Amino acid sequence: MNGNPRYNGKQTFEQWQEQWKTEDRYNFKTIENKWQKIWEDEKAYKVIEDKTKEKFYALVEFPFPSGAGLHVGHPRSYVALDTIARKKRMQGYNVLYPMGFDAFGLPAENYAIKTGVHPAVSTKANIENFTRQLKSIGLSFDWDRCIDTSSPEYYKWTQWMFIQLYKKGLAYKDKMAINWCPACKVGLANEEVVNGCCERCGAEVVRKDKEQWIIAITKYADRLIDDLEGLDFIDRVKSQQTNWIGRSEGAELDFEFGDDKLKVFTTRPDTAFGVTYMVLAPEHEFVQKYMDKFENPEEIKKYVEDTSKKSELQRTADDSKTGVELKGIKAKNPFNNKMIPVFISDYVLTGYGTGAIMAVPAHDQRDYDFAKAFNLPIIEVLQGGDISQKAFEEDGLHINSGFLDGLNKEDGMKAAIEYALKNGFGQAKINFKLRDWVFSRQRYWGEPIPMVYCEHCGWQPLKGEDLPLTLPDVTDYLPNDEGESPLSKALSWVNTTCPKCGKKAKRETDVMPNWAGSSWYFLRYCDPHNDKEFASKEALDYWMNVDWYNGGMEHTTLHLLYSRFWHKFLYDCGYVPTKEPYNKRTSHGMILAENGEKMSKSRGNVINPDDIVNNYGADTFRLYEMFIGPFDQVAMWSEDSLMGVYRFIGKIFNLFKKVYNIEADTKDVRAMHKCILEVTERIDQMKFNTAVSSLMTYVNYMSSLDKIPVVLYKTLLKLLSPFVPHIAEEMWARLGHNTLIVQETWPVGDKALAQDDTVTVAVQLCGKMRGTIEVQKDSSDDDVKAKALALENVARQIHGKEIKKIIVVKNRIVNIVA
RNA sequence: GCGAGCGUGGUGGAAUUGGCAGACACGCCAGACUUAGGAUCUGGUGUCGAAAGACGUGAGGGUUCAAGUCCCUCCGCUCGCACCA
Repeated sequence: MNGNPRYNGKQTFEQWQEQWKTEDRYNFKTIENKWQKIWEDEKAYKVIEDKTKEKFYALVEFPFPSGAGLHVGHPRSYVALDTIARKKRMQGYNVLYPMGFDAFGLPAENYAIKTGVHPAVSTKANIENFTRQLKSIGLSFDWDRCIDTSSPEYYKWTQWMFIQLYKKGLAYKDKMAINWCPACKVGLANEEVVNGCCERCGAEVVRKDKEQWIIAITKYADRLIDDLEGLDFIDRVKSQQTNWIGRSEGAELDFEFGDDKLKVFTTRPDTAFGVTYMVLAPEHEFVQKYMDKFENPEEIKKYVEDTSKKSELQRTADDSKTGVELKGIKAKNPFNNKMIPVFISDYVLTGYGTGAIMAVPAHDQRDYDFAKAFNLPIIEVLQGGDISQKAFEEDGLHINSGFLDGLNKEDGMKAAIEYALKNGFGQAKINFKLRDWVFSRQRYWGEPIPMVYCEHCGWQPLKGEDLPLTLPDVTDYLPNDEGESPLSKALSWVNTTCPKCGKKAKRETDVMPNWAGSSWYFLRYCDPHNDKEFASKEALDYWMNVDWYNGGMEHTTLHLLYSRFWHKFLYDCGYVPTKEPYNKRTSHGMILAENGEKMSKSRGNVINPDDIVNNYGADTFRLYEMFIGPFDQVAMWSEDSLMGVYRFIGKIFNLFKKVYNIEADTKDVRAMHKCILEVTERIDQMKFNTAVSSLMTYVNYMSSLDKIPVVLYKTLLKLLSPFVPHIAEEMWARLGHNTLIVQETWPVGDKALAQDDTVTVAVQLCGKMRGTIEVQKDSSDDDVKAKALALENVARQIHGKEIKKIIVVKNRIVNIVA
C-alpha cells in the first residue's frame, strides 16, 4: 500500500475497486500519513486572493506555544472551524483559514529564568512541536501564511501601530496606581486581575504607583458598546462586553466644600433632596489638601493608611461599612443649600466616577448601611418603599423634593439636570467601568516599546526606518524588586540618541503586554509576508472582515475587546476598510477530564492529543471532538465514547466492500438527501454532534443494504470529508477518482426527494398515545380520522363513549377527545 | 447580591421550536461467528408490571385537545460581574 492509490486509468473502475476490496482492515496510520503528505505536496489548502470567487475568512484563536504542547481543548475549536472551512471550500468559496503563534509571554520567560534557555530558543522549539501536532490532525491551514508574533518581521508592525497610537494621543505615559503582582513583579491590566489575584500566578495583587504607558481605550467605550449591535456575536459575549464596559448615564454635580467644588457622579441626580451626607474615597485629593483644616487629622490619617495597606481583595470582600468623618468642614447641597457632613470610607472607590459620592441612604442600600452604622439621617424622597427596613431602589414618585415633587424618575432626572445646568453646578454625564489599558510590562519577552526619553525633547517615538526595534540579547531575565524591566540592565541598548535632536537619550525599558501582538494578527494573515506595510490595501479589501471567529469565553473581556478597539483605531486612521474586525463570534465549551475535573498537570489527568492520534488516528480524534457534545457547552472526555467513533470509521471502511455500480432506488435517494440536508444545516449551526449522528444513521441505513449503490457511498464520503478528511480521501481514491475529495463540490440536498410519500401519524386518545397509522402524505382530515378511529386499540377504548372532538394536525398527529 | 444559562434513562446527549420523549452513541443483557482483533454480526435495553396497562423530562401549580418545550412559585447546578454611586 505504498504511494498514491489514485486511479491510473489502466483498469476498469470495477477492476480497480475489486482490487481494494481485498484489504480488510482499517489501517489509519498508513492512510493518514499518505494523505497528509499528498495535501502538503500538492498545497491543497494554499489560498490566494481570487476576485472571481467569493471569499470566506474563518479564524480560530492562535495558541500560545507553551512547553506542554497541544491540549485536547485546542482542537475543539480548530477542528470545528476546519470542518466549516472545508465545507465552505467545497461549496465554492475561496477560504482563508490561517494559523499562527502568539509567541510572546511570561511562561517562556519564566522558563528562561529557571533554565537559562533563551525564550527565543524555547519558543522556536515549542512552535515546531505545536506545528507538528497541528499537522498530525490534518487541519486545513494554509501554512504559508503562518505567523509568529515574536518575530521582528511581525512585531515591527506592532511597534509601528503603537507609534500611531502615540501620535494620535491614545498612548500616554502616566504615573498611576496600578495592579501590581508581587510574584510576577509585573503590572497588570484590570482585566488580568481575577478576584483580586493575578490571573496567571494567583498571587494577591497590590496597588503600586508606577509610571506606565497607558492606552486610552476608554475613548472608544461608547463605540465598543454601540457597534456590537449589528454583529452576529453570541449573546453571552455581547452582554459580557457590555457589562464589562459598564456604561451608566447620570450627572456630575458640584457641591461646595471649603474653597473648592467637590464633584460627584450620580445616576440619580433626581434624588439630590435625599442627600444627608457625602463620602470621599480615602485616596481623594481633598483629604490631603484640607488635612490641616480638619479637627481630627490623626484619626483620618490612620484610616487612610489602613485602607492603603489593604489589598484589593480584602477591600472588596468585606461589605460592612467603616469610615471617618472629616470634622470641621461641611459640604453644601446645591439643591437645597443644606450643610451636610462629609466622610471618607473605603466603599467609595477612587477609580470610578470622581472618587466621591453624594449619599442618599433612603434609596441606595450601601448608603443605607453606612447611615445606619453612623447614625445618620435617612430622608425618603421617593414613594413606594419601607425605608425603616431597607433602601428603596426602585422607581417612585418624588416627595420631600421641592420642585421635583410628584414627578416620576424620568421627568425627575430631566428636571434635576436642567436645574443644575441653569444654576451652573452640574450637567449630564456618562461614566464607564472600563479603565484605560495599562500597556507596560516590566519584563523581557515582549515587544520593546519603541519610545526614547530625551531630557530636552521628552518622549519621542522612533522613526519608521528604525523599526523594528529588536529585543537585545540578555543573560539575566530577572526583573528587580523595584519593578524595573530586565532590559534596564542592557545599558548599551538603553543608551541611545534622541530621534529628534540627536542628543543622548534613553530607551523605554518596559515591553508591551502579550495582548499587543494578538490585537491585530487577523490583519497580518491577509498579507503575512509584506515588508512595506502590515498588510496591503488590496489584501485587506479582499479578505476583511473575518467572517467567523471562534475562541474561548475567557477572552471576551481581554483579547476580544482589545482587538476590537485596536481595529477601530486603525479604521479611524484609514488603514483598514471596516470598523469592526469580526462579523460572527462563537465560543466553544471546555473539555474536562472523565471525572468532570479540569485537566491539569498537577492532577495528572491531561490527555495528550499525540496519544489519541497514535492509538486511534487523527480522523477518530477529530470526529470524537465533534461528537463529544454540544459545541458551546463543557464536555467530558470519555475514552469509551471515543471507541464508538473509531468503530464508526471502521464501518465506513468496511462498507466499501458492499459498494456496487448499481442504481439507487427511491428509498436510497430519500435517505441520502435527508442526510445531505441535515449535515449541511447542522454544520452551519455548529450542531456538530447531531451532524455526526445524521451520518451515523445514514451509515446504519447503508449497512442494512446487501448492495450499496455507489452514489450513496460517494455522497457519504463527501459529507464526511470535512470531519474525517483522511479516510474520505482514501476511499474516494479507491472508488477510482484521481481528484482530491477536499476539492470536490459539496452535494446539494433536495427537500422533495428527501420526503416520503406516506407519513406515520400518531394517534392520541384524550392526549394519550394509542398507536400510529400510515397515511398518504397530505391526506384529508376525514381520511385520517377514519383510519384513526379504525385502530383496534382506539376502537376498543372508545367503545360506548361519545366523541366530543377530533383534532387533526396534518402529517403529524390525531387527537380524539372522548 | 446582580446578570446569563442549564436541570431529560445506568452514562454522553437527541427532540422538526407546542404535536409519537429518549434519535445517535457509550454501557449492559442474550445469542451467533471467528483470521482472537481495543474484533465483528443479530436481537434486547426509561421505570413498574406476567400481560393489558400505568407512570415518566429537578419539585409543585397553571394554560392547552396536546407541555421537556409556554406562564407562576420553589429547589439545585454552571458561568460571568461583584461596594461601579
